[in-house]
Amino acid sequence: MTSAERREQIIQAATSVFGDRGYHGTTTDQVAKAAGISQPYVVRMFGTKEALFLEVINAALAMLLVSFREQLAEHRSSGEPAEALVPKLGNAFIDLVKTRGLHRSLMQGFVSGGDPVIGVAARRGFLEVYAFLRDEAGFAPEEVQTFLSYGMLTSVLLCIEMPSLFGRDSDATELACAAFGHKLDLVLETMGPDAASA
Amino acid sequence: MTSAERREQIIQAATSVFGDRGYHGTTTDQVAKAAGISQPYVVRMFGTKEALFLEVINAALAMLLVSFREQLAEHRSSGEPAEALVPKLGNAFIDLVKTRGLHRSLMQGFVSGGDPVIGVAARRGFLEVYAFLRDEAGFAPEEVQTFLSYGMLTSVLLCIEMPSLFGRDSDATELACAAFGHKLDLVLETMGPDAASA
DNA sequence: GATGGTTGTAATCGAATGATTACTCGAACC
DNA sequence: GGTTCGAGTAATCATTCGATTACAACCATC
Repeated sequence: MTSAERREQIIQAATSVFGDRGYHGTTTDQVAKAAGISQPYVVRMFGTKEALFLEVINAALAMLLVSFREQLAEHRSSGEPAEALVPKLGNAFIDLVKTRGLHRSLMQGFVSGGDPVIGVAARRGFLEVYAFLRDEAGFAPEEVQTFLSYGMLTSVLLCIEMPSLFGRDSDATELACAAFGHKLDLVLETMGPDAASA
Repeated sequence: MTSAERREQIIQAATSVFGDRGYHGTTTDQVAKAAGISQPYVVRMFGTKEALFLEVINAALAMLLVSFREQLAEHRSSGEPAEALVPKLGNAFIDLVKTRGLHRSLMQGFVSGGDPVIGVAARRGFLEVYAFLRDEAGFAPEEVQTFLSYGMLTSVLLCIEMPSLFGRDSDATELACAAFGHKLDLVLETMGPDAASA
């Protein structure tokens, strides 16, 4: 396998593991095992655990923005009214659960915002999404705030695995229905009560 | 000092440190130093680091609910219209920045939701707030969702220390103004560009 | 069939960390 | 004035983990 392919594979495995256990809670050996390789190789490929984590965060943000820009392009060529864009981007955001650990790794990056290195990347990444929504998607600042708010609730619900209580706690069920809407089935496939959890 | 006082002091110190560095990223020695005592005493007082973290999370949730119930009682006795309650609770939530690390420790608990022990506490705590807003405060489910969303955005912005860019990045400034409103000054006191970020 | 570059691993090291043990100090109490 | 008990610490232990080093296997290409 070429080192570029290996790199991609490690980042994917690391996204899942970092999403589950956070930056400090993840060992390079866990990432290595998830990628099916040896621990020293992970370290040598990225230099340090911190560098790997930054790559995971940046890759997640890049996927997010690619997905958003796709939706924006589709929307522009469809001639639909402006307000149809919001749910499209919202659905695209939830669709990212298909990339296991993406939302959760991003949140892990955000809560590590106190770290001098990770914090800079987290703030820059967050502001990049903010600027996209306002400047490219054309949202008003209050619309951006609202959109980001719902995104953060979605992400937190995924972090605490609220969907695992679906059908077993009425409040959790109600909240999951409200937050994930008609994307609920997709979410339950990954995080539902029956989903094999890792 | 009595052990009860010491306990309270350790929880306060731990809230600050766990908020900064997360569950796995925090050492019991850091908590001990922040509380001005020795590391073994921290461990013996709470048994394990995990037990201490759970106490921190539960104490934070308790403070949050006490504060919300105060606002609710005030609101009820004031005879103001129902919609005046939302900003009151929102302001009360931001006011909790006075308890250093509270928002951030809660978020650290949420992103550790994959942990078999912490996860249960995180989900239970989140649902407790949900139930309060819907059943005690009388919010409709969609109102609860919106309120929680804004709360999560607020918390994430605090986690990534976005206010530290206030006045130095125009997007960050705009976002902080929108998210913190007239509580901005209070937030900047703790997390602003000039605040000593101990 | 040597040579060199690339992919990959086994072995290991040093530092950090949660926890345990054994101890000190001081005050209340009989 | 000895004794007990709660508050608190110094010393230390066993693990864990990120990182380093040295080495093995493969595969071009001359």
